[in-house]
Amino acid sequence: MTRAAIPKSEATRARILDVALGVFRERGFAQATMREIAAAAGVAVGAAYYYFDSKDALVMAFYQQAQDEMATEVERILSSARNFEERLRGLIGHKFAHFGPNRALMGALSAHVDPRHPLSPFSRETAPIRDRDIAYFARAIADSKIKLAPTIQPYFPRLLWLYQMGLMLFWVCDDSPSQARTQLLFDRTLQMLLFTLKLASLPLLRPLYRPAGELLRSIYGEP
Amino acid sequence: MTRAAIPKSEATRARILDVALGVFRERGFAQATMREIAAAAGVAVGAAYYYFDSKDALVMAFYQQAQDEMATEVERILSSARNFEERLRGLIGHKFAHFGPNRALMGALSAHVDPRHPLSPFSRETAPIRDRDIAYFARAIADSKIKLAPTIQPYFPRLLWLYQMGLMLFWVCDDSPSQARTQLLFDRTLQMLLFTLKLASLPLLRPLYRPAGELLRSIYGEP
DNA sequence: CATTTGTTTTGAACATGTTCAGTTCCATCC
DNA sequence: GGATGGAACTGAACATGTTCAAAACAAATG
Repeated sequence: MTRAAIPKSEATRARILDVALGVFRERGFAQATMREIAAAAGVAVGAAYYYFDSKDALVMAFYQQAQDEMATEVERILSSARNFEERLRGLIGHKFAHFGPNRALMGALSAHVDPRHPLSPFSRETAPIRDRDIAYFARAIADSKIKLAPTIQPYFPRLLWLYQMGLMLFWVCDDSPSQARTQLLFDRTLQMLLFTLKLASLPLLRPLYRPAGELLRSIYGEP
Repeated sequence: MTRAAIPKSEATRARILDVALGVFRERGFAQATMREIAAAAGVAVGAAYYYFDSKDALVMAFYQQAQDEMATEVERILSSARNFEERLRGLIGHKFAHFGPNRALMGALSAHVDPRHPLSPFSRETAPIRDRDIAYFARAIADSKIKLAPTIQPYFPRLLWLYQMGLMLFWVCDDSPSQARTQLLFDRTLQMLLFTLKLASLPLLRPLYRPAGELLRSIYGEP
C-alpha cells in the first residue's frame, strides 16, 4: 500500500492517541508511562514512538484534535453573537467548556506555573521566598504616598509582585540584544502603571473598583 | 560530631551546589546530569541526593541563596529611594541585575512557558494552532464596532489571545468548586476590559497611547 | 509464485533521575 | 584505647523516556 489511503496505520495511530489520553486522564500526565500506554493500546513501545515523536507529542496531537473539534462551534458563535462582549464570552467560554473534561490533564502540563509543582513561584514550597519578596513591595508602598481604594489597597503588594514575575518571565525568554525588549517593557509598563495610579482617584474610574475588589477578595481571600 | 557546628558537611553541600550551578550555566539545566555534577564535585551521586532532594532542589537552593545575597542591597534601595517609582525601579532592577549572569539557567526552568519548549503556547511548533486561534479574535473584533488607537489596534487580537491564555492558566490551577474563581475572574475582568475600552477614546487616556504603542511594536514587531 | 521495496512493528539497549541497603568516618563515652 | 551510634557517603539497582537495528508485513512487480 504505497499510494492509496492508509486506513490501517491511521487506525493504529488513533488508537494509541485515544488510549494515551485515557491513561493521562486516569493517572495524570507525569504518572502515565509510555510502556503502560503502549501495552494498553496492544502495541510495543516502539510503535508509539513511530507515530508520536515523544510523550509530549501526544499532548500536542490532543490540542490539534481539540481545535479541529471546536471549529464548527466557534464558527457558529462568531456568526450568531451580536456584539463584542457576546463574541468574547462565546469564544473563551466554549473553550472552557470543551476542555472541561480534560482540565486535570492540562493542569499537568503547565509545569512550573502550576502551584503544585514545587519549583513554581506560586507553590507552597516557595512561599517563604515569595512572602519575603512581597514584603519588600509592601514597604515600597508604605513609604510612598500612594492612594488606593481600600478594597484594592491590601492586595497591591501582591499585585506588584505578580507584575514583577511577569517581567521576569518575559526576561528569561527575551533573546533581544542585552534584553532590550525587557528593558522597554519594564520602562513603559511602569510609566503606564504610574499614570494609571494618578488617574485612579478620579471618579471616572469608580466603576472599576467594585469588580476589581470582588475579584481580588475571591482570589486572594479576605484581607 | 553530634551537636556542635558541622563545618565539614556544610562545605560539601556548598561545593555540590556551586559545581551544579556551574554545570547548569555551561550546559543548561536539562542537559546537565546528576552523575556529571556529582563527579565534578568529587562525590558519588548518592551524596548529591543526601544534601538535595532532587535536581530541582538544587535550583531551589540557588533561589534561596540569591535572595539572601540580595537582602542588604534591597534594604539600601528601600531606605534611600525617594518615591514610589524609584523604589519599584530599584527593587525590580536590582533583581534583574543580580540574576543577569544566570539568565540562561533560569530560562531553562520556565519550562512550558518558555517559547523554545515545543509544548509552550508561544513556541514555533504551536504557531499554527495559535494563529488560528488569534484569527478568531480578529474576527470577533472586526465584526464589532470597537474603536482603538491605530498604534494599538493591529495588536489587539493577539492581546485578547494573551488574555485568554492567562484565563486558561488560572483555570487549570483553579481548585475552587466548579472553578468558580475562574468564572468570577473571567466575568469581572471582561467587565473591566469593556469599561476600559469605552474610556479608551477619551483624551484623558491619551498619554497611555504612545508608550503602549511603542511597547507593542517592539514586542510583536512592525504591524 | 518469488522478489523487491517501502511501511509498520518489535523489543532489547541506552541515558538519566532517583532510591536504598550498605559502608566509612568520626566525635563521644566507658 | 576500644566500643558505639549517628552523620556522611558509596555505588549498584530501579523506573522511565527514547532510540534503533532488525523483523514482520503488505503491496506492487516481474
